[in-house]
Amino acid sequence: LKPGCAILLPVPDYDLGSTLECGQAFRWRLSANGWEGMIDHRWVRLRQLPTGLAAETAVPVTDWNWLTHYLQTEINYAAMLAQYPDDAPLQTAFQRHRGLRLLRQPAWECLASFILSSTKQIVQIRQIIELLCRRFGEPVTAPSAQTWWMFPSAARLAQTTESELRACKMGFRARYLHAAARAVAQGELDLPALGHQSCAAARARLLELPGVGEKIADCVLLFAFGFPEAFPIDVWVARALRQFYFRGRNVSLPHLRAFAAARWRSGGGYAQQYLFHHIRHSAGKTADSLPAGH
DNA sequence: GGCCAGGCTATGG
DNA sequence: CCATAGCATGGC
Repeated sequence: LKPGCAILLPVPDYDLGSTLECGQAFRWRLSANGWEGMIDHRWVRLRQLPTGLAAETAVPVTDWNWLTHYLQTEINYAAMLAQYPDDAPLQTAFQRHRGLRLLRQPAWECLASFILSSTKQIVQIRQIIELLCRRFGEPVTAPSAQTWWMFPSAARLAQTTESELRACKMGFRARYLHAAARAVAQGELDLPALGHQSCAAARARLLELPGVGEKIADCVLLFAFGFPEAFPIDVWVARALRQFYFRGRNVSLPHLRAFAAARWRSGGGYAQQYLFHHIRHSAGKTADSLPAGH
């Protein structure tokens, strides 16, 4: 291990595997030596140890804030749990999946990834993103001499054609990704600025993008900007809400959104992620796309 | 082979 | 507000 390339973060209650595989981020891969992936321009390998999280980089690091920020290791986990005192379904999810965390991801990668996510299984989202990174991302060399690729910048994707993007098997989403890349590259959409606005204002701006509706906007608000009240509702979360809180009734999406906002308010983000993870792992799943080995 | 997937847009009640 | 077709692609 080269000097300056490793650190131990002594954080309890952190389930690294669940956190990296629960459908927030799409590029982490489990190897014999741990979870390997890219955080912005850096290659990283992470491992769960009894004493905390171990991280290894390819290039020496002096300031590790980028890593703790991404992993959100500084949050008060106990205080998060204490927000939902009488919520039986959530308490069950907390018990079964203790340590599941929300990440804080680079905004462009998050926006682009979730534009590509619509009506796709997680395994397919991963495949599309892998193709996209290999074709348009900057190469990075890992310690094993293996090549990784950075997530391609908006500027790079703005230079491509829609059909080049389609070649990455993203189908009708190519037009949406291309439009978002151009908006960011031309400065028409200032992603860093969105993080300093109110959640509602940032949401309204994201909703102006073609191919970005309420669900994808909420994913970016939660997973990139960290607005704690953001509550993305996909088919799984809708299923969980109807099953656990409406006796299986076919409640409409607008009604579910209003219900979640009123019930959980600023606890929505974590509630949503636990419900998503819980319903996907609960009995009855058959043909879904959970990662192998679970 | 049919159903479904971390949805959105357009159209018509 | 609600419901539905169409969209690309591929896992199961």
